[in-house]
Amino acid sequence: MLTERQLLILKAIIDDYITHAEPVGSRSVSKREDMSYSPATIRNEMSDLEELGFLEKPHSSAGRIPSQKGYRYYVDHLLSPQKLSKKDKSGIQSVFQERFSEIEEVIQQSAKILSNLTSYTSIVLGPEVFESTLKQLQIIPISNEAAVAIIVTDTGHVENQTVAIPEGLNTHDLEKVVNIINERLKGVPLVHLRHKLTTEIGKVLEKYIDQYDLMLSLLNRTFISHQNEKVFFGGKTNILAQPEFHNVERVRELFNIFEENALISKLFRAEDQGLTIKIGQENRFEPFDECTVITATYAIDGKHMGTVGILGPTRMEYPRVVGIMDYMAKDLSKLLTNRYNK
Amino acid sequence: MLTERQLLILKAIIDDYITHAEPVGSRSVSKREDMSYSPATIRNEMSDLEELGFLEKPHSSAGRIPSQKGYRYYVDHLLSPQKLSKKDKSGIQSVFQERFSEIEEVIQQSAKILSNLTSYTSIVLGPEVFESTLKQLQIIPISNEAAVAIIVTDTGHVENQTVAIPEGLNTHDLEKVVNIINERLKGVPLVHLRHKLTTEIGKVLEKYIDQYDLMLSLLNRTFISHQNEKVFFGGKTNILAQPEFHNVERVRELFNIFEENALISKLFRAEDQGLTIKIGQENRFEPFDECTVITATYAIDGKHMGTVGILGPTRMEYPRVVGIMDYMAKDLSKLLTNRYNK
DNA sequence: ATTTAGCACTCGACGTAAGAGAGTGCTAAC
DNA sequence: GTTAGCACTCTCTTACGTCGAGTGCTAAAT
Repeated sequence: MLTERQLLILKAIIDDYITHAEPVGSRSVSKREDMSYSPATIRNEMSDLEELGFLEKPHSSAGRIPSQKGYRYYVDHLLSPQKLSKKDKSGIQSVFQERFSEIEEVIQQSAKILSNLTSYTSIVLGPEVFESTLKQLQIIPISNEAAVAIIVTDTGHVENQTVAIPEGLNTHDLEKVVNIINERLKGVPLVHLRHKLTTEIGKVLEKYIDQYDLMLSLLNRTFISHQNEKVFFGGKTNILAQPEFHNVERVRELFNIFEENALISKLFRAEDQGLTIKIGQENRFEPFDECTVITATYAIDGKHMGTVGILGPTRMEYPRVVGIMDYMAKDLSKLLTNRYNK
Repeated sequence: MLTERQLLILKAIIDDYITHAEPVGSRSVSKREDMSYSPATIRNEMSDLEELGFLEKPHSSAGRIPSQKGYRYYVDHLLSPQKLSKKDKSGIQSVFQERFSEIEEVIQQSAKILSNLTSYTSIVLGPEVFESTLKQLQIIPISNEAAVAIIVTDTGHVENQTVAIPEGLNTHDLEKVVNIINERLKGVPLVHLRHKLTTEIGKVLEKYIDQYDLMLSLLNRTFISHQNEKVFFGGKTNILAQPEFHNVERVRELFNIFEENALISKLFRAEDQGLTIKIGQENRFEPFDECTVITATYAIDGKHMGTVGILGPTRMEYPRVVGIMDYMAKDLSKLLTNRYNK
């Protein structure tokens, strides 16, 4: 268990390192306003903190930097989220209230605000599709061989996919089927569509439609793979301003990762409701060993929808970011609930 | 006018610099197989070429590097496009033939191939919307206040936009209007839609519809601003492997530019049909002063559609890239014409 | 028993100097 | 016209010395 004084010193060192990105020496800690001990005393405590694993030394004659364990302790016990300034709050509000827009635009905007406010990179996972339900299906033939299938969800989101028309399919029947689907499957979550196709309305279709097999194969392809979440970035290049990324090889690696939506989605998907902080190796992903990922979930009317996330160096301005994220997630939830849940 | 020998030497130097990215000295030029002159002779010629502005020296005791003028001359007079290897060709073909897909997927794939083959960054501008025409319009109310407008084009592309429903608008009328539009404006290029709305069918609408003004405002918003081209990237990070970008500040600048689709679109939009090469400052854009942009246009059935482009260092493998681009643009045109022009 | 002053020591950062190496430009010989 | 030879130039690398921030230990002060 750490003593009161150790806590004070640990917090001082981390706060200092967060802002200056340089190893913190005993002298500069001692000089702080709320610090009434001499450098020598601090040195002794620092030595202890190092032995306990909360601090480390880049080399023997440098100051200390927080270890991953140090950050973890800081986050768990010493962190007090910063209240947002009125300016920040009104900044968020104003962007949201700008105009009526599709849910994805709102999300995209959120990512942008988040990165602007934090000056880190923000990553927002769009509403998870399995929560949204079918509003309307359209299949529009483009040529003799292809058609565009359009799915509109209750949130106003539009998915579209080009599908080949199986040879010999009667387009008249296709229309009929689309109508049946629109009548009977409205309100069904997208992820269940494929399943319902065979269970719920399978019999109906078989009765009305000659080429049931052909039709099914077409519809299956229409409903396939809408499970991939959209990923929205804000301030992709913000993180390059951090000294941690002053080497092009790393940058390259990072941006390659950014291109892999599936990976990003996996890394940022929140496991729990609420705010999560993953520091360094807690991300279980080697290129992020010196990064912290903070995620928060947003919801529509209490139903979990997606995740807003921030990627920054482990040396992140935790108080500020946590404050912002918290506010943001709640505000976003409120907004989305108001707009799309009536 | 340059002598035969000067041409030979200029070409040798540029070829060498392109592959090794280091100033080329007289000795290494002299050692080339096809070079039968001593370093001293070469030095004299190099000196002349420098005076003529085709070469420059990073410093007085280094070898020469090509100047922008040097590259320009090389490209205009010395360049012989590389024939693609069978492997490369079949690589391209196989990706294209993979499966039936929407035009945008084809374009995206093209960008990917292009960057893989060249190991530079590729940027492909999607089909310009003004060429594509209306296939079908749908307006689907989502709530009492909002609707999704969906425009399907003849190429199978889907545009969608959320619009607010003006207060007091009769949704029954809306349906009627959509029907009228689908009957009368099918085949009209998207960019003309707004115009036709008031001219062609204005009178019809006025006759049938009470709230003509409200309706018009909604439709206007539906048809607005589809002129922004989509931009597809391939190998965004490829260019970071170039020594020219071994400094993070530059990388940051570049990636910021990448985020600005409008700017990219402007920079890469081809002015003429066919292949264009812009070297360094010819791009008229300071961050690209040490980059070359090569663009080629693709077409459907002869109608200009969009641009494929490559961004690399001025020290680019011109023969290879030009060969690839040429093949690619033609192949893409052929493919698109076959698929979407029947 | 704590705390602190003092001091030797460590180690990276920075600046300077020396040497190597690649390349040039000029001159004179071929 | 071409080329060998050579002095010269400039960068790059390495080595070395110095500076300064910071530590850890010891002994004195509280």
